[in-house]
Amino acid sequence: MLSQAAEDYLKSIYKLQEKGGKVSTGVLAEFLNVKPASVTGMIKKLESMKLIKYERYQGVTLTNAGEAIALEVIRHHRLLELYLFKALGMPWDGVHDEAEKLEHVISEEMEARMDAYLGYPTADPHGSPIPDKNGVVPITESVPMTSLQEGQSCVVAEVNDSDSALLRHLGSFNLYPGTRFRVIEVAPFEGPFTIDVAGQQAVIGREVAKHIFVDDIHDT
Amino acid sequence: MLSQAAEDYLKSIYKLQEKGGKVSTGVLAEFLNVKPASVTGMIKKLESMKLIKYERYQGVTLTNAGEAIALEVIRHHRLLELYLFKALGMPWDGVHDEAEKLEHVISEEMEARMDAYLGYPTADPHGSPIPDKNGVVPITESVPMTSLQEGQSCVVAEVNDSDSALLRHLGSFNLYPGTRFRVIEVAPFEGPFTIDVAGQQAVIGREVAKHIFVDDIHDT
DNA sequence: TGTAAAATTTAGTTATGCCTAAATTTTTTT
DNA sequence: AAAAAAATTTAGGCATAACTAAATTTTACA
Repeated sequence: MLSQAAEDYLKSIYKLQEKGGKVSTGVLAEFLNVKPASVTGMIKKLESMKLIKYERYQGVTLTNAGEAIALEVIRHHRLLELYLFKALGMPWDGVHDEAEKLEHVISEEMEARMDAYLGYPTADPHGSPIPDKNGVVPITESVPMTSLQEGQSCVVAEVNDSDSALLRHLGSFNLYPGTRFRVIEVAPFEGPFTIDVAGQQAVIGREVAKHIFVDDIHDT
Repeated sequence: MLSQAAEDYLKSIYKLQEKGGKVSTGVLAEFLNVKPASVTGMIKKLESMKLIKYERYQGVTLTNAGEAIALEVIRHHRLLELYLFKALGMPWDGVHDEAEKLEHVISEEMEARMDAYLGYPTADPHGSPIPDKNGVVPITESVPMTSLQEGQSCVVAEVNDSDSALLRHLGSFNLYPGTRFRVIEVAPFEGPFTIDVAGQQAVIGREVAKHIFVDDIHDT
């Protein structure tokens, strides 16, 4: 069995790879909150297990075997988030931390039972896609809220799940996946967005908007 | 935070203490499937944390602080067993292994939510008492099945949860906690018990009977 | 009561996964 | 193209938690 640390490395490499091919030691270290020297050590171990491809100074990429494990861990995480949310009524800003610990521990049987209980879901409470049991990731086509123009209407597709304070903030505006809102005003010089959510106005700063992804965009 | 290994030691000491005061290094090593030398090492660590009392060559006992932690871990384990059984429909012979891993990982919030979902239960699927959130253990008054006489009727109170093959065996006779049965015959010379469970006869060997605890005994 | 057997502890080793500091390699800047 | 900056690797350490082998202590029995 793979260690928890190793699983976290694979999961992180997968996520960082999505945004830009090869993943450097430094970026990975920053993401995992460890020192670059620690990353080099783990990289060598994962390479010897043929879970990643590695060239010194050139960064790493997952092999098929490594990606399969990364997707399995991500599947566990997102299924758990949704399960904790729906079955135990945990708040959406609390499920990430709990899932982070449980994801390394649950059996395939438990995974399968949660999956069935939830009706084979395709997204977690933050809108992130849940890979199916064969590692197939549902396609999503959302764009960052920052690309919206005044007058456009859209639906929240996905929000970053790891910052619970941000999630509570969004919750206070009812900005959950599935919620439709309309952009009333985009302040100039990289200013905030003023939006209308079900008749209520809300002001969303750029930094927050970066973490909100939307789809089903219409001009009004 | 206490390591998983340390929690397992405290839990094991608690269980072994129930049957006979001080717990020796050898007994603990056997119970945990590690070597006695390893136990000595952990004992010193736990003693330095004031979780156990220890005299060289004389065995250990839990301090109040150590017992509190042991009961917390046991509470997690038994709540999880019942939750997995009831909410996810896992078989009663499978919940022990899953709970063994999850017990070290769940938050107090998750514990409280499972507790509420289950209606503040007092026993797990194998009949073992669940300590409440203050560490108070419900009193149970069961006796080993081996003490039964021919003609006596009783109710299954508790069965050993750690051997899944044994649990499947008992399940095949419908011998779950709460099930009433009657002793038809006790074969001489430490022989097996023949019992009647809801009109069906079953033969239960001594070794199995040792792991079954019963109460509400009546002569018929 | 002395000695053999059993139990326990000490000492030293291994593996994991992190760390810091120093050395090396690559990239960027001038 | 050389020097400075940044990234990466090497080397050496630390803590945890297991192990084996040898030494010590306790217990049991003859």
